Amino acid sequence: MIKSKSTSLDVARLAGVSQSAVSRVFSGASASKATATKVRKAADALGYRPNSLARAMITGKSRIIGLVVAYLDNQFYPIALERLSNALQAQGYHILVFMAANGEDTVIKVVEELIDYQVDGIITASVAMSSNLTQRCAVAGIPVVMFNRGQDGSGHSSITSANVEGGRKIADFLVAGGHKRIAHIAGWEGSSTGRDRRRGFIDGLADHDQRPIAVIDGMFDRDAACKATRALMARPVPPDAIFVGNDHMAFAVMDTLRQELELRVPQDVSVIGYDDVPLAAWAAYDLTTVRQPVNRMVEATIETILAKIVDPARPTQKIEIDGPLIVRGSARIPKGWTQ
Amino acid sequence: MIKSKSTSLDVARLAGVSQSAVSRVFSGASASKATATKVRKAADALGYRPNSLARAMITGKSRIIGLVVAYLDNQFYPIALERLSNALQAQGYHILVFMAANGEDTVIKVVEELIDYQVDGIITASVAMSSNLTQRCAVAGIPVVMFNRGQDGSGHSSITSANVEGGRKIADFLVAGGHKRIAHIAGWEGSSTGRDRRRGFIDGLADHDQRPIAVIDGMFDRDAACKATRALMARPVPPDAIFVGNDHMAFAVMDTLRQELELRVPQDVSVIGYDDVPLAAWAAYDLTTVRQPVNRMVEATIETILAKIVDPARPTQKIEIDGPLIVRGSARIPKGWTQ
DNA sequence: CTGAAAGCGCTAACAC
DNA sequence: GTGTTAGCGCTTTCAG
Repeated sequence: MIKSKSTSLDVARLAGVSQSAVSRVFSGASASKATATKVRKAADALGYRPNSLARAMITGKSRIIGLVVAYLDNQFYPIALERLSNALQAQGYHILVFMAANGEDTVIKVVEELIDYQVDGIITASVAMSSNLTQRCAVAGIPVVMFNRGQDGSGHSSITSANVEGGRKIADFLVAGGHKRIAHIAGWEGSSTGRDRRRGFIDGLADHDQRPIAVIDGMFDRDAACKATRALMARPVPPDAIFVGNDHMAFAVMDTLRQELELRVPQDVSVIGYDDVPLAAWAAYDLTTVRQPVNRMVEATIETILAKIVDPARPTQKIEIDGPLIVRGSARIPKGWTQ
Repeated sequence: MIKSKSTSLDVARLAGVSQSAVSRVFSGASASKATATKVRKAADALGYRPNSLARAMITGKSRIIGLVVAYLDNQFYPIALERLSNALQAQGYHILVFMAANGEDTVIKVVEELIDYQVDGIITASVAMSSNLTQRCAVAGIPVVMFNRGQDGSGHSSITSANVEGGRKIADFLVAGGHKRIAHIAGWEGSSTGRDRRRGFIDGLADHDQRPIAVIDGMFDRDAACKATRALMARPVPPDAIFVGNDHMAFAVMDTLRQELELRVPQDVSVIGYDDVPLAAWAAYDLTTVRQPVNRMVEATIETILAKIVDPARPTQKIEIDGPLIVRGSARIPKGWTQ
């Protein structure tokens, strides 16, 4: 029966070897089969496990990745977190989570604490970083990769889906569907994702000689999206289609349309979202949307950050991953639409 | 312009004091106003911040709490995680997240790694711990609190909602609504929450001289719940009401009922869930359910674990928090129902 | 109140 | 291969 925490020295004494021999066995350095067995046996007897903190201090590698995330109510993020955590775990890394409801101050505080913990890298999900902060991370030698948000000139790597393209795909689809009065409840104007989707969408409409009858910033927020929907439908000439900047808001738009305004989707109004979170596929919404390929985005994120941890000189990358339009039942399907 | 990471010794030299003086200033120990100012100034100039890992090693307190969670697709958990993280951050603690898809092996591995990181405490969300593991945590002196899951004789504290009572409330409501053929798609049989809700429900029905026409284990899983729904409705005498073990499954049940079987809820079948996740309130589902008061559960969890960190001798607690039945539109409302 | 000195538990040269 | 010897950056006695 094991009584209390033991150290490598305890193990060394029991095994009759030096303390460094124990260290070697556990850190995978060279050791003869004979000592390895002795050490393992002694360690098991004592319930010994190496102290990660001490190891981190010496090696300068904590094997902790800091994750800064703004909110978890949009299903896209918990899913990403789950995948990120699983993949990182498989590589022997762990995630220290920080919530940073958008607000420069919180982010600063959070990143400082992350630096204090000597994290090997930082992943930010839908959070922007000031250049001052960027500078701090650089000084601390901590690579940063931004997940689902780009920031030009930030000096950080970023992984996003092809948002501009995505916006275009939606414009094409809606126009092909014969819609003439198209509106857009956009993602937050302060985010690259929101801006890029909007830009692609407007450019795409322009290619067909159309322009949106209205564009409202939905702030990636449910309530704002509901309000925007009401405003849109109260216009003298209401839209016959709405592209909503992400699925999370699109659900709110559909709820408002169907429940409050008693309109049918897509017969009265077509609705399209962005993300393809699991909920979009559920029968209650059956939402047409552009898929952000979470798995591939997560893979790219991990690859990028781990590469930069191993080789800090590695240049910054901006990776964009293309995602398909997923056609479901919330928007009118153009005649003869195949792809 | 700051060039690279600096240590307390660098600060000490620049400030013209001893290294221990610097330590005192940053750890809040006694120091004269004069030295404090000198030290602060030098630290700012160098961009110095104390190394949390080194501090943790000395003090034996990492201020890291390990969180073990099985899945994040049920909205209840990300919300809890968000709240937990926020509250802990406010107290100067941080969360190291581990995913442990149910499976004893993963949990063991994960908890071992948590111990290696010298976490101050462990919170498990919907994850069970073997007595062997419990023993290990005890040896390492790490308090464990189980969130949303109880485990008798585990020696750990647990925070749950009043699941037995909740099950009863649902039975009362359904019977009052005049239902005569009530079925139950239960939460996973291997979980205390699933079992308690079922037991309360069955006991509650018995008080009205009824018994469920069928009980199927839905495993807290969407697909299993869909399958169970089909099986239930294919019976010669299908149910007129279904109590589903949590909201996450209830959504699947409603999707299957309405879309696939073309039945109306609640006119053809009443559906009741458990948890009251945000989605339950959205118009598309408008689900009647029992609320698990996340905020209060989180508060209790944090209070319990912090208290045990400060005073390890503190006795184990099993806290149950009562939650109300939230009446919405997915189940027939009994005539004259007030409360 | 402050500095000197002794480690926390471990890894990483360095000789043998 | 293996033991010996230095520390990693900090907190904490212990004198003064």
